[in-house]
This record gives sequence, structure tokens and C-alpha cells, in this order.
Amino acid sequence: MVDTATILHADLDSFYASVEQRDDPALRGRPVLVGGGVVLAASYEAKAFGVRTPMGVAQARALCPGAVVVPPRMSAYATASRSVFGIFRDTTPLVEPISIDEAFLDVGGLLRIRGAPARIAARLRAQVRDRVGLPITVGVARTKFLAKVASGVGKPDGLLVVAPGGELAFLHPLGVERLWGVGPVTAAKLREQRLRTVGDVARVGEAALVAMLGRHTGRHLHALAHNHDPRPVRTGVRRSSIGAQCALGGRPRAFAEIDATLAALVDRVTRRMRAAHRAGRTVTVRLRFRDFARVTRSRSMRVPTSLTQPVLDVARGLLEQAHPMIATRGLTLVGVAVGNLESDRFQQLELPIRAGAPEVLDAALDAVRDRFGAASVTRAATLGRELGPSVPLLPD
DNA sequence: TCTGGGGTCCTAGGACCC
DNA sequence: TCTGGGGTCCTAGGACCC
Repeated sequence: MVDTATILHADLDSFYASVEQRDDPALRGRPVLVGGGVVLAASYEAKAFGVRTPMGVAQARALCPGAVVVPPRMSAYATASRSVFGIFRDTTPLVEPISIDEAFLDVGGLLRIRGAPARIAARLRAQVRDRVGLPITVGVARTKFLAKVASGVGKPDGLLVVAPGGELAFLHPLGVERLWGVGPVTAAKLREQRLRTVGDVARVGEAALVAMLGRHTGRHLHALAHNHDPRPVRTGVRRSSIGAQCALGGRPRAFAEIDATLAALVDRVTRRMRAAHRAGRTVTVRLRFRDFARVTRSRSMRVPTSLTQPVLDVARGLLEQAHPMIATRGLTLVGVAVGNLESDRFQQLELPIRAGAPEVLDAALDAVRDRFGAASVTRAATLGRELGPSVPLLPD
């Protein structure tokens, strides 16, 4: 491990609510809730009343009667996010996005040019505030994990540097919930063993943690509690699944209605896949019931696709498979995801072959050869044979 | 009748994150 | 606390292959 803290975790504060306050001066200084049925984001003024996400809006209003509730404007948040990530990438090329509102940055290569990480972080915060108008908290440490903990402790609108040497003194008094990967279930198991702080976890041996929590989680927490986290900041990480889901509310639904929802979800997902130039092989249907039990059913196709019809066919088969459960248990949510994503090069090849009769295959292969090079043609020809002439035409 | 070790893929479920 | 929509990673058994 290097002996300088060079990893930044930058995290916008109450992101959606801050965008709303930025865009509507009447909301500044007031408790703001963004959401519909559920609170997606709460301003710090609202959080002071105990509002948390995801909490029902009705309950949040009860806690904070003066709150202003605004509907989410996803496109505004996406635009703001792009601006902020632009500033991140101006700061360093080593940016690893985590979500719409947070990222890791490694500034280790910039020390001589741009100064100490604390100065870089301070300038980053000023730029986000001045150019995008949003508050952001930055944690700085030697490891990703600790940088993230630092930004969490530094919130809101803060900058917190954990200097090498002071790391365990900083970390050990914190509650176990601060450890990445400790949620309600793991926290309860730790509490049962009287382990409340990170220091408590650090003092039990790895073997005891593994016995308590399983191999992976046990080793993981043991490492984090000692600030062992060798993961580098990685660029170019691509998502491996794309999905959509829809809550159905409490009332019973006819199967035809559920099927129509499924078709709309598949359409949404495959559109996003095509826009992102990704194709996938594994279709997962997710269901949730009145008692909040969840099940998933999945099936892998031989050939990756981003076309609506083949994905819908598979999804319908999976839904059919779950029909007895749906009939008896009261469905409250249906979701579809496509995983095993790869670049949709092969999907793009598929289109001209599909669009014509088998005799145009040669012409299509010529087009493929032009576009992707001679080496791609073997796979394209195989694919053409696999799909065969019986594949239906699909308007797109 | 008795029988190894290692690897990958598929599927279902669970925990967690924002 | 009665719950939205988007994701990630891990476990574990079975099929299948060499």
C-alpha cells in the first residue's frame, strides 16, 4: 500500500432533492421530499425530522408536516449527473462511477502537477458548487472502502481526509453499519454476538466471523475492519444487466393485464439495450407477492439478442411457469431483466440477415465483412444458420 | 461393482447498494 | 417502516465435459 491517501470518494448530497432546491429558489432552506408513493430523496432539512429513504410519503409527511413533496424529474438529474462527471473526468482520467451521484477517483498520478489530494478534493468541490450548483462531499483515504466511509462521515457538504496512520483510530469507533456490505441481516447477526463497532469486529478473528456470517462475508468484514481493501479504481466497467420493473398495487390483476405489463417492460428494456448497443442472453422475470416474498425465474437463450420478440417469448414462458403462484398469492410487482450482456456486434449482424430471405445471406455477409473485418464472418455465418429462415421478421 | 478431480454453465435465492 | 426502481455480488446444487 502506498503511504499517501490518493483515493477520493465523491458523493453528491441528497442528490435529487438538491437539484430541486437548485432549480426552484422557493425550495431552498425548506424540507423537500422527492418521490411519489415512496421518498426517493429527502433534503437535509427533511432528514432532520427523521425522514429516510425509502419511506412512504404519507409517513414522511407525518414526521415532517411542513415538507414540500415534488415529483421526480429524472432527466434533470441525468443532466446534472453528466455535468458533475465531466468535472470528475477533468480532475483525473481514473474515474469509477458507482451510481448516478457518486464515484471513486484516483488522483495518485497527479500529485506533482496538481498538489496534494486534499487540495484536489477541495477544488473539485468548489467546481461542482460553482459550475453545477450542487453540494458534494468528498472522502479521501488510501483505500476505496475507507474513502467511502469518510465521505459518509463527512456529510453533508464536507471534505474529510483520513491520513495514513490515523486510519484505524478513525474507523474502529464507528458502528458496524458503516462497513460496506453490512445491511440489516448482517448487522443483526453481529449484534447478537455483541459486536457493535468496527473495532469490535476487528478484534474477533477471521475464523469466528466466517463461522458467523459465511465464508465470503466473514473474510470481507475481517479485511475491511482492518482497512485491507486492495481494489484499485477501475475505469470502463460496463453494466452486466438491464432491467425494468413495475409495482402493481394491492388489487388483484387479471393474467392478461399482467401479461400486458410484462410486454411493456420487455419493450422498455430492449429499447434501452439497443440504445446502449448491448445484447443479452439471460432473461429473468422477477415477481413479488402480497406478503413481500420474492421469486425469480430465469432462462438463457443460445444467442444474445436485444430484439423485443425473442425476449418477450422467453419472458412469457417464465411467467407461464409461475402461473400457479400468481393465481394464489396475489402479485404486487413484476420485473424483467436481461443479463449476460455483451456488446451487440452480433445483434447488429443479425438484423440484415433477419430482414431478408436466406438467399440474401451472402450479401449480408459481405456487408458484415466490410464493417467488422473478415474474421467476423465465420461467426456471422454460424449465427445465420442457427437462426435459420424461419425466424420471423421483426419491425424495430 | 466401484468409482477422481477439476472446470464451466445454468438456475434460484439471498443480501446488499444507491 | 408496510416498501420504488435500478443495479451488484455470492452461494449452492445439478448438468455436463474432460
